[in-house]
Amino acid sequence: MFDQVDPRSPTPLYAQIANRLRIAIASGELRPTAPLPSVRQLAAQLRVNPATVVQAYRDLEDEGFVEMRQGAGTFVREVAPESRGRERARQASALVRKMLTEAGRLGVSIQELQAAIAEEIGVGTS
Amino acid sequence: MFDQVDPRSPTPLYAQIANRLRIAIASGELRPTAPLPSVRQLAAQLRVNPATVVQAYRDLEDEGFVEMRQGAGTFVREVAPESRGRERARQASALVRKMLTEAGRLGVSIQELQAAIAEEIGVGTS
DNA sequence: ACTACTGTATTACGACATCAATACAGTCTC
DNA sequence: GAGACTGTATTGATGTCGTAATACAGTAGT
Repeated sequence: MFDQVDPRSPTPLYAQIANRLRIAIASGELRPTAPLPSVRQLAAQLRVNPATVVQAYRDLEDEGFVEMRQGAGTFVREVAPESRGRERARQASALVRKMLTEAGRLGVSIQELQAAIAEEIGVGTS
Repeated sequence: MFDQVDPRSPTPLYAQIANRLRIAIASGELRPTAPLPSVRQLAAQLRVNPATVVQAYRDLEDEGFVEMRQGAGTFVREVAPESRGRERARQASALVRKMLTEAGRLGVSIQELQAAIAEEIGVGTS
């Protein structure tokens, strides 16, 4: 599932790992209850320190994607699709608010932002 | 114009200063060609090191908001409203792309994002 | 219970960002 | 051109983040 990771990237190693796993889980490639590779195993495979993998797993746990059980392993969390949808809606709102805050600081108006959204996403998307 | 700045805030001092000035300029409170307070003057007023103010001013200069002239002072830049609008449009696009990137990493779909945008901004805004 | 695997916690180190201190160089007014 | 103001450049102390090293604690199959 994993091939490599780039130490020279500005995105931290643990974030790269977490990102990959996040989309793997979100896309259904990794099914609920499925075990993730062990911390040491993945660390060896990526030639990275185990603690770095731990940090990635911990982030995913905080976000509700996985569950870490000491001595047993790390597993994709079983969640009702409904509550997962709600969670993603919450994250989406957080992202939008963050963008609005930054826009305010830069003096970018909501109208300009909406124009940019229409441009980047496409107007008639549904 | 300036009252205070919070050293305990997670946002760096120079960023706080730059933010305040940015919206002051963007809102027209500070007119083009108007002088900003001198580095030392503002530093003394905010009880901050002059170099911190310099960093804020330099950021604003990189963004095209102000112009620093050695020996003379720092002034709000005179720009054609048109090109300023284009600049803000560029920044708006950058903000949107950044949000889309993060959404992708979190496994949040564009649909969910659009729903959040409608919620936060309001659907029929124009 | 032993053994070999899991995750956990603590500590340390390097890189980088933030902020400060100080000396330097240009501009303006008189 | 003297003096008092501007911004500029260099250097260093401090804190935080990312990563690693190492020892600890729980789980599971035998």
